[in-house]
Amino acid sequence: MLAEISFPIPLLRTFYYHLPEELELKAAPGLRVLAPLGKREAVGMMIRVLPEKDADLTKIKELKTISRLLDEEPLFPEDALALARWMAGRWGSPPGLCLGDFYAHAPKDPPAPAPAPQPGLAAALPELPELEKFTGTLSAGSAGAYLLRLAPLERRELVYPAVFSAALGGDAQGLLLVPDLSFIPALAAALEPVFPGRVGVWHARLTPKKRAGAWAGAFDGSYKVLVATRSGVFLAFKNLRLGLMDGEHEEVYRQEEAEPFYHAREVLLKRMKALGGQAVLASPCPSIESWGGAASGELTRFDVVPAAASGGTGPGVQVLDMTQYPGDILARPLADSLRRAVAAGGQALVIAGRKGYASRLFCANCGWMKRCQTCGPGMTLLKAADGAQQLLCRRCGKKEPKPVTCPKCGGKVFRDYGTGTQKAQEAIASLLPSAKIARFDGDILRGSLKTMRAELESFSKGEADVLVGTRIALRELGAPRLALTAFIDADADLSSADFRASEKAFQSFYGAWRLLGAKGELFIQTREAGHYVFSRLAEMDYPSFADGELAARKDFFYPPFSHIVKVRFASFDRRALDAAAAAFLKSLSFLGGPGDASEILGPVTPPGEEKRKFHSEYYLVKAASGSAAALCLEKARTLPERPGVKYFVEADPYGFY
DNA sequence: AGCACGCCGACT
DNA sequence: GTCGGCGTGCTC
Repeated sequence: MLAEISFPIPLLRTFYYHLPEELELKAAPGLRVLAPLGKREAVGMMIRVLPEKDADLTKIKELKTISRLLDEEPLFPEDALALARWMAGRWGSPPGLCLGDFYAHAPKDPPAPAPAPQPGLAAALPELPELEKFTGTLSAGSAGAYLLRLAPLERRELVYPAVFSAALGGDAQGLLLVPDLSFIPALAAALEPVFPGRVGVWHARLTPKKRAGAWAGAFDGSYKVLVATRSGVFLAFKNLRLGLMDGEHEEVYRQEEAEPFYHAREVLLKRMKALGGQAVLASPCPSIESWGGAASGELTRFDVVPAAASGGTGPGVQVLDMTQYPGDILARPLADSLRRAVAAGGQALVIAGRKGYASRLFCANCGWMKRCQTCGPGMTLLKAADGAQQLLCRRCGKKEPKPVTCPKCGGKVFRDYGTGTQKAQEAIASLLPSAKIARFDGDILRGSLKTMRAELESFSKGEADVLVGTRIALRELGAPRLALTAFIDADADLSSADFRASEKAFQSFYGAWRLLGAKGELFIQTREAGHYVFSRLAEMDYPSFADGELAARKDFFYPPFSHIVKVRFASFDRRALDAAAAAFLKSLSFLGGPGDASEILGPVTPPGEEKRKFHSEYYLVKAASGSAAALCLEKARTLPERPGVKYFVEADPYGFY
């Protein structure tokens, strides 16, 4: 007999091996094997057992033999093979890598059966009347997928323990996915009283020993709940019944840096469905995809609105039209409120668009803009402590001194555009000379963890009056009660051509708003005050906004109503590029038949690349169904190679321009 | 992805 | 003369 083996390598094919007679009875799909691969031994997974006559072995030089089986039983009670196959089609990654993510952390030797856990005494939970209907539904135990819309100030540390407690009877296990490592400790601590000694944590920075312990605890059922970041969606559980995703709208759930690409939200839904369990997507401002899922009935929506919070109107929102305050960094109403808030002993958070001083440097005379010579994009202006100015390329990190004269016209006067954290800090310092101002941006985040904690903590403790940061400060900041939050320049996000731009903008406004105390104020400075994002902002009425956004997505045939595939071609040879694009379009001729609303957009030349020697263009396919999208992906990925032409294929791209 | 082979530069 | 850079090719 033969065994067909999948390896976690970026190849599209599988491998045949001879299956020794003594293993024939034990062999089954879903078991890991150790097998010689090239000059080494590799761990793979058996996906099929077949008689030799069923395989085409003509092109194989040498049929090797399986070394040994690593498992007696499949690691997953559900069909991980089918899930991985679906992943591979959905995001166009090699199937072996997709499957590999499911067993990447499994130990080579089958873990010893765990001693029966000694359940401690579970503490009584505080009553949450607004949650009763939902927990009642979950405790009935039937399969289902839910969208849980949390109230803005809802304490997840109260809600989630109640949810898991209701859903996890008997030996049932739960998975709590969180967007960021920093959320794990508090949530694990909140679950601990409910499942004493049986709460595990999982994230990429675990030490090997802790990692092995967490993996085994999920696998053998000794952990009742695992609190995990994105990759936890692939953990093997003995009896996973509830998967809850916190902050489901967060983009970090999307794996885009390396193959296999996936979105943990979709994987979780698919997985819980395969298990016949329950999936809960939780967020105060759900993604429009999930909102659409609730509208179409794929998800059942529950709103958690505590009785106490439903009365008041909440903190106020002011959108400042910056065309009325030309040249100002801080518009008058914001400056006044800031001064008042700090004088009254309150704290303020100010969000600038970028780190550094300013995002662009222009010649005042001819408009020439400084670009990075190696990468192309405009360079950020930085100011050192001594006042010296420097330019920084944020893509390659190259630093250059500020030019003295314009290379184009010889002009000596420069203007900068866009307010970075440094410039905002400077403006606030001159407005409030005696205030203590802290800064928090990507530089600090990427620096030592210690400095970052120190900065944040000093602000939380009230040592600083104002925190100036970029967007990431919103996520890292715990739950302070602020008197004021402000966006210096909301336009950078809104003007992006990404169809998710408004959604993301609203979500970050919402994120800033929820940090405010009851009498707090949110300011948003924009030159596009008429933008529809702002129309629902005054009441912070997310459902209305999401309804409107969903309708717009439908009108323009964007997800969740279509599935997007982006294919980019790049070459120095114009004709070769055109030929590749033509072949691609031809392969898509199956699209657009009667009743198929699929569209192909393009070719689009990315801005700034029109006149270069190097050519690049892309197409966007808006496929009417998931299966059509998967077929497009496959066609694009299997296009014949052409000398000098590079292909970039992406399913469900975010932030395309 | 590993791992090996192979072909040019610079250093004991 | 060797060490070592990473381009290319293969893995049942």
